Amino acid sequence: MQNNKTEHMSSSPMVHVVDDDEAVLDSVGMLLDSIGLINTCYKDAQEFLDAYSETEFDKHNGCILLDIRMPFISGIECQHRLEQMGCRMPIIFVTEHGDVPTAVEAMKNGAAEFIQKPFREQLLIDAIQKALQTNMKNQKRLEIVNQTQGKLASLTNRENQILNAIVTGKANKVIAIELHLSQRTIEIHRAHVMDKMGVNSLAELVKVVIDASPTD
Amino acid sequence: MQNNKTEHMSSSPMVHVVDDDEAVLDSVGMLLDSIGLINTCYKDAQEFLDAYSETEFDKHNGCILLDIRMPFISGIECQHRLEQMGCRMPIIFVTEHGDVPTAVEAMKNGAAEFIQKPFREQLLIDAIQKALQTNMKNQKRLEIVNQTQGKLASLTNRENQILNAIVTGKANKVIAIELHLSQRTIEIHRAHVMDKMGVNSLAELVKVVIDASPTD
DNA sequence: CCTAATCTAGGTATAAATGCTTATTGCTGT
DNA sequence: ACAGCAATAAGCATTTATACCTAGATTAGG
Repeated sequence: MQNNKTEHMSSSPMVHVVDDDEAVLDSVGMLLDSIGLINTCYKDAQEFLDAYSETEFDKHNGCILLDIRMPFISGIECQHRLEQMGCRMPIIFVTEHGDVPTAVEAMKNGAAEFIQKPFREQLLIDAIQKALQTNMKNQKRLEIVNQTQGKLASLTNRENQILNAIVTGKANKVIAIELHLSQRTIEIHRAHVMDKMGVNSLAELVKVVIDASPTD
Repeated sequence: MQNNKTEHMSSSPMVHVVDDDEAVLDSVGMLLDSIGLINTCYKDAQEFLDAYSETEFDKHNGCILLDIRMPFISGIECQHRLEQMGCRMPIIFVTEHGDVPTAVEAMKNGAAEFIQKPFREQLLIDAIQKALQTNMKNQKRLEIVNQTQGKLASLTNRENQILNAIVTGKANKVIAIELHLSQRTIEIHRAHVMDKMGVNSLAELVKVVIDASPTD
């Protein structure tokens, strides 16, 4: 039961546009088309959330244009749900009825931008471009982290236990005593850990483990 | 010439209040006094910036309440200058004339909060308390990082060179070959590095170096 | 000029980690 | 019941790292 997801298809980024006003969807959609940005429009937040949860597209490569005032589910509420669903795509709020508290709330929740209508087209384009840019960088990081976590998941309990002792800086001898095991056994587990984690030195091991840990 | 700064005087946090309206300074000052928060008031940004640059107080323990609209230097401009001066204290904007773009700008620049007047007193107090809280955590981290960087600065050029090779995962033998030096010499430098960095194992060394590096 | 620091390196000894082989035990899924 | 994996552990050879000692060359500072 190995984790065998080599989903490395780095396709074009998708811009998801969520707005209850169809006129806005049309105009923004055309704007995006005109500069060659693949996009999908959703007429309400629920529609987008459904699409998102049902794996209909690359959940990582792209960004989201979100209206604030929408029926049923507001933009902020949608942002929260996406956060909970593990979505890491940058969110750009685009709204007509934006007040300061809402904007502050959105930004504190990690929004990439908060743009008020009417806006210069270039402003939106720049924001999108920047969002896609940062997203790409984040993704590269996340991919590495995910790979490492996959490897970590392939460790047995014992191996994991020994790994933690190793990165703590304990010598095999010490680990052996603490776990009431033969030093030889620790050495074997240690070798397995190095293998499975795909590293050639203790330094590398510590590094990959550190920057895949949540404390980052 | 050892770096001997053991400035560990963790005094009470200072709330710096910057507003051109003296009535506001008075009322906020009294509010802070009433809940036991040490505070200093400044009637314009320049006054605060001067005080900040002239080391008149602990530059790290506290937070800043900043008005947006002020003569000469705006709140946002002040935020930028503080950023450039290396100030890491959280900034809470408090303003009467707040528009969405300004709020978004402030938040993107890392503001902790953006509060519009008039506000409920508790709202400001909560914001301050939270800012001081997060600042304290950040400070603990920064202190450790600074200590490590002090140690790093005490390394000679060679030692630094060897350190980098070590955390890259290279064996002494390899380093010796690469630097056209005796393996013996590398071993000695390595031992000095371990001493100066105050660690007992390679794992510890890698960890302290990693999380004191700017890539964090 | 002399001292201190730095960089260099050899000797010797021990400790630790690595690689390779073999082997027993217990658990799990077919 | 049998195959496969995980965990345990011993032997043996080799490589690496450490610890402690001495010591020459160079350089920067007083």
